Amino acid sequence: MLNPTAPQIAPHADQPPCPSAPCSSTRGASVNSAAVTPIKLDSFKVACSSCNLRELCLPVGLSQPQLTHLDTLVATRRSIKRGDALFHTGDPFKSVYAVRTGFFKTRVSSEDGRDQVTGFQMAGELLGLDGISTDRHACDAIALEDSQVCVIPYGQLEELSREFSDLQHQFHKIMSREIVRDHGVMLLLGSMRAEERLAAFLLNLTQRLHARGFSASALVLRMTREEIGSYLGLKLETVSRTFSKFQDEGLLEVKQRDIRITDEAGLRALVNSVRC
Amino acid sequence: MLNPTAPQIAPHADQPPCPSAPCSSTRGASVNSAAVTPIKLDSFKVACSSCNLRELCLPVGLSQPQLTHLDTLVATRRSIKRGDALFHTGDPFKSVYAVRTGFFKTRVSSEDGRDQVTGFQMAGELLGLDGISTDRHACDAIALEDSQVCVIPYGQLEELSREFSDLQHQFHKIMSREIVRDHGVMLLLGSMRAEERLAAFLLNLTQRLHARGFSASALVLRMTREEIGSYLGLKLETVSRTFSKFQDEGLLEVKQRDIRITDEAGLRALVNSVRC
DNA sequence: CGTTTGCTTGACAGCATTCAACGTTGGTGG
DNA sequence: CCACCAACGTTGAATGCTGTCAAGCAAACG
Repeated sequence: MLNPTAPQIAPHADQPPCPSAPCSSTRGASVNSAAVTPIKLDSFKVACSSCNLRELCLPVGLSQPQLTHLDTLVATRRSIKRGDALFHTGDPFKSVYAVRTGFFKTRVSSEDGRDQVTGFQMAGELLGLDGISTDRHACDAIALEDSQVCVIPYGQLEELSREFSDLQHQFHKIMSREIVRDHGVMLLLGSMRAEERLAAFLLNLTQRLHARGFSASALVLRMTREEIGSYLGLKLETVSRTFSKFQDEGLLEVKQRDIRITDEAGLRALVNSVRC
Repeated sequence: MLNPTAPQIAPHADQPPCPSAPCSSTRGASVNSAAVTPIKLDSFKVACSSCNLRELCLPVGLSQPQLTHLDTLVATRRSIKRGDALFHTGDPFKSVYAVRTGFFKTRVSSEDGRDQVTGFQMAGELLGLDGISTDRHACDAIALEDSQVCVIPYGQLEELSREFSDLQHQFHKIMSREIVRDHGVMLLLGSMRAEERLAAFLLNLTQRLHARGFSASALVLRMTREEIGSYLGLKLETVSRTFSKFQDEGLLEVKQRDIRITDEAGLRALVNSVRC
């Protein structure tokens, strides 16, 4: 349970294909995602049934005929440039979105201007579920790199899931998983110290990247120290210091946003260590 | 003691009838809830359609015929003694539960024994949504006073909500609201100081109690300082000290678990104050 | 090549935790 | 009925983790 944010998106894909890790990057270029979708997207027809993310995304477990119906639902994609918002707090809620390529953060703001990053979303993960509650979005979703999402009109999704119980159940599972994930983050924010938080964060990230075919030991952070800090309830200086400390202790090699985990067991031990 | 006639909450009822606050209590006795259900429950047939919580609970907005169908679904109640668990982490997930009377906490635990209270649930609120994700419950739900819940078999709920889109939508809204709530807690845990956290907590509690027909200014806490602390990411001593500080500043009158808010505007100002 | 943005590091301060002692409440049993 | 106990709550003093402020560096961008 200590892995606070561990949505097991592909429940039974423990050993997905695992290409070598991304090595270097220009900020803004979609490196992590590049391995998942190395070909130009627009050359594909929009279709869940032929999407290579279908085992990580909404369609998990659906049969071929069901997938065909889903294809009628997910008819459009939308591209979002790095730094742009997919939606803002207060925007009318009409659709949920599945990340196709790229990387997002979601954040909530308080009236006095503080904000809190509530999550980072990568390929196959859903965005916008917060909007169902009041018919308006309750957070901002910002692209951390040039990204593309599949637009899933919510009314049609409800309609289709009244027809197909598998889809209905899958959608409920995804919402429930989000709740469980959030509770894990609350545990992290409420009871862990800086080192534990960062270690848990890195392990969670690598686990999700691994499930998408990337190396479990090397990653390129798509977010700034400040964004990591906001997510983890720390200041950016503390994040930076903790990275340096991990490096000194031989747990990581840190070079700006390029991270290599050199002692995963050590990181894991940190997360599970009892306080004091 | 308290006005027995239907305290109800409609989503947009800003000024519900507001009986005076509960005054004194024996720990474990259901004082807050007593006003909502002053009559012996067991004398009622289990039926959403005649439940005075229907405007706060799953049935919100359903028509009379739909309510009748819901009655066939919610057929049983279950009583939980103070301190007992409604379910534990790992228990097979079969039902969600609506709090009928009483008060619960939910908590998650990490492998090393730390736990985090993830929420407090009062009459009309749903428990168990975390279980959908893996078919097993992902937290413990503990009664903080002798309580009663309505058992809602999940399979049947899915079935019925394929039939009635209003029910489907209402259920989705409830799950979405839980996600939004969790994000609010993350904001609290990630960026607020002790005073702000406690003030926000108290305002949230009184708001929910007020929606159930109780005073907006007086309340009896059903949980210990330690449980409050766990929820807010603070140690119990810090919670206690902050209560004392609020009292010194004239914001509250604190007498163990009896709280009277004497300066709500002051509390509200605290929550909205910019840090520094 | 200069400017902007992001990252690192140091010194210091402050808020919450830790440790400890004591007070209060409610339940139990003599 | 009262003494005693256990659980809960309050308060003080000291420690320490993280935040704050500041300076300098590195990388990206136009």
